[in-house]
Amino acid sequence: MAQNMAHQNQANTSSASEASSHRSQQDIRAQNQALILAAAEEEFVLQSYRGATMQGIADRAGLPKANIHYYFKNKKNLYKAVLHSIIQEWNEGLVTMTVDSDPKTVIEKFVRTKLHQAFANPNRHKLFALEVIGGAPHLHDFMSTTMKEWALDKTQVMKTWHEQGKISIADPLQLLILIWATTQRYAEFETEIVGLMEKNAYDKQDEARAAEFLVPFILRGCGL
Amino acid sequence: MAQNMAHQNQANTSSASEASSHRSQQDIRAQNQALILAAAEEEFVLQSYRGATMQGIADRAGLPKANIHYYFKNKKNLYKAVLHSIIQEWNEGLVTMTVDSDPKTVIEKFVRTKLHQAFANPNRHKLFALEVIGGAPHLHDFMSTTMKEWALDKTQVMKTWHEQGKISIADPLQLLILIWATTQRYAEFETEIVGLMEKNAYDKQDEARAAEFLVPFILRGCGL
DNA sequence: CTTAAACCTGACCATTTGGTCAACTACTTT
DNA sequence: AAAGTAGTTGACCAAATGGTCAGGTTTAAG
Repeated sequence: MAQNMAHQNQANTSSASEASSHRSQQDIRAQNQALILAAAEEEFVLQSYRGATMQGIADRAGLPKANIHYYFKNKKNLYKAVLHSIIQEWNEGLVTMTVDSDPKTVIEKFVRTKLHQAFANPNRHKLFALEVIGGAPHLHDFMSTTMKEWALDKTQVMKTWHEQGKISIADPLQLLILIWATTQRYAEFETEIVGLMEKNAYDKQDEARAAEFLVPFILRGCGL
Repeated sequence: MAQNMAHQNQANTSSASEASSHRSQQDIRAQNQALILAAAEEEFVLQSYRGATMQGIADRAGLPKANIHYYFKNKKNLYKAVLHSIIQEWNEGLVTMTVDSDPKTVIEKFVRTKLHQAFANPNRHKLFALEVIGGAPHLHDFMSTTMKEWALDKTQVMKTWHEQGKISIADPLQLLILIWATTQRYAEFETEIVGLMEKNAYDKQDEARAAEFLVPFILRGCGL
C-alpha cells in the first residue's frame, strides 16, 4: 500500500513544522502515534484482537513493523491505547442531565448526540462492541467505575423525573439500555443495515433518517 | 476440565443406545459432533474466530485435538457449521405477519419472541453479532437472501398497515432495526448490562423485566 | 470368526506471528 | 561541530497453532 508518503497525515499538534524537509521530533512522535493508532483501530475492528497482526497494522500505517514496536511496547499495549482513545471520546460530549432539566429536551439531545457519534465513528463503536461481547476483559475498570457512576447518576435523575410525574418511565436503566442499543446499532451493524438498504455505504441522509424515526419514537415511548 | 465423562450429553437422536458399555456409531457421531459444536460455539464467542484455537475447543469438549479434525475437516469448516446451526434457529420461531394481522398483537408477539431467544441463547446472538460487526464475511449469502427477503416481506406488510392507518410508522425498516437492536442487546451486551445491574448473571426475572419495559414502550412508540 | 469400516489419538510438521536487537540515520543541544 | 538523544529498520528467533498421519481400538457386517 501507501509506503512512505504516509507520514504527511495528521495536522501537526505541537510546534509548527515548517515546509523544510525535516520534522521536529515532537511532530514525529505525535504524527506516528496517531498514524499507528488509526491503523490499529481499523485492523482490530476488521480482524478483532487476535486476528489483527502487527505486520498488518504496520502495513496499514505504512511503517515497518519494528517501528510499531518502537512506539508501543507490544500488541496488548497498542490495543489498550486504542481502547483508551475510545473511552476518551465516550467521556466527551455527554449531555448534562439534572433534576431540573426538561426531560423531552434532554432525551432528544442525548439520542441525537449518540446517533451522531455512531455515524461519525462507526469503527470505534464496533471495537467497543467487540470488547463487550467478548466479556470486556480490558474494560472492566472503565465499566465498573466511570460508566457505572455515570449510569447511576442518570438513572437517579430519571427516577426523580418519574416521581415528579414528568416521565412515565419507571425503570430508567432499561431506557438507557434502549437508547444505547438503538443508536449504536447503526454503527455496529453497519454491514447488515446497509445491506438491507441495498447500498454499499450510508449516505449523508441516513443519519437524519434514523434521527427522524428514533427521536419521536423514543419520546412517544417515554410518554413525552 | 471434564475429560472423558463428557460423552454422556445430548439425548440420543437415532437408535436407542442401550445401557450397555458401547454406543452405536450413529450415536457416537451425533453426540460427538454436538459436543464439539457446543464447545466451538463457546470458544468462538469468547475468543472470536481467530482467537479460538482448535486445542481450546478440544479441551472444552474433552476430546483430543485430532478428534476434532476427524469430525470437522478444518477450523473454518467447524466455524461455518456453528454459524449454520445459528441460522437454523433464526429461521425457526418466526412470527407470521400478514396484512390482515392485528399490528399490536403481532408486534408484541415478535418482540417477546426475539427477547426470549436472546435470553435463552445469548452466545448465539453474540457470535452472530461478532460476525456482522466484522463485516459478515461468512454470512453474506444468508443476509443477502433469506434475511433480506424476510425483511422485505415484513416491511411491505407494515407499509400497508401504515397506508391503512393502522400504524403510525412510515419507515418500517427502521422499526425492524429498532426491535432487533433492543431485544438482541440483552444477549450481546450481557456483560455490560449485568454489570450495571450489579449482578454476576441474569436472574429468572430479568427477561420479564425487560419485556415489561420494552413491549409497552415499543407499542407506544408505534402509536398503538 | 473374519473382514471391513468407523473411530481414536500421540507424535509430528510447516507456517504464522509477536517480539528482539544491533546497526544506522536524523534531529537536538551545548 | 561534536556529542547525545530519538527515530528507523532488516534480519532474526521462539512460541503458538492449524493441520497431518500412521498405527491403534472399537463397532458393524458377512
